[in-house]
Amino acid sequence: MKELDPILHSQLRLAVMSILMNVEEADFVYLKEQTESTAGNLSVQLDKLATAGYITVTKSFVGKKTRTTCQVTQQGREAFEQYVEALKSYLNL
Amino acid sequence: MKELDPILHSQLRLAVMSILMNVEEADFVYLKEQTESTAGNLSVQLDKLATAGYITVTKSFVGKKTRTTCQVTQQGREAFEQYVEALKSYLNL
DNA sequence: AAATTTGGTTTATATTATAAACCGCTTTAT
DNA sequence: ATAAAGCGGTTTATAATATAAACCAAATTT
Repeated sequence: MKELDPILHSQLRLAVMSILMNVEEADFVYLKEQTESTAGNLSVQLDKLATAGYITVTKSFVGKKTRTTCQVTQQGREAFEQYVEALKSYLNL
Repeated sequence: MKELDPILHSQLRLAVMSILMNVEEADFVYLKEQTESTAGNLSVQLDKLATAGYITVTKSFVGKKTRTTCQVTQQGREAFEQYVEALKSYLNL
């Protein structure tokens, strides 16, 4: 049985990665809405993904307001693809 | 985003269910070998699956030795199928 | 008959996920 | 101008989970 990457095997982190795989970038507010998560939880999970090198997090200003945008990295893409392959062996897909 | 059933969203429990979905029944020793888990961990996770009603656990004797066999229940099958469907929406399958 | 193995269970510990509390800045209302 | 409320988060405390270590009874081997 293949290992399931524990960084990806978490509902919220997987949801975030799933969104980021289909989009150039997404900001904190958008991710929070789509995943229906609390800000605190999202913040922690984004950190973990960033620390793992799976996403980059960039802070900028839009007018006077801060904006935190996220992008998946190449490493993140590869990890996601691998995770999907590993899962398939569990799900009989 | 769909919920991912937390009882199934666990590597070891998912592995066990995955095995049981493809086989009439499987015993403790076999599951332990296939999943490469420790006995303690397996015991706990089988309990959780049983408590959730996803599997039945039956103890019997083979000669003088005890044997613990597991089978997936109808409820377990349905939960597994649903879990797969939910996951698909995350994985773009 | 002592030591080892088998087939587990129980309990303690480490890890993870989640929510609650907080913080600085901005906008709105008074 | 100032208090109150809102936005965009982060930090920290707590609850839940997974995992391994310790243990146990019966059977087998030496």
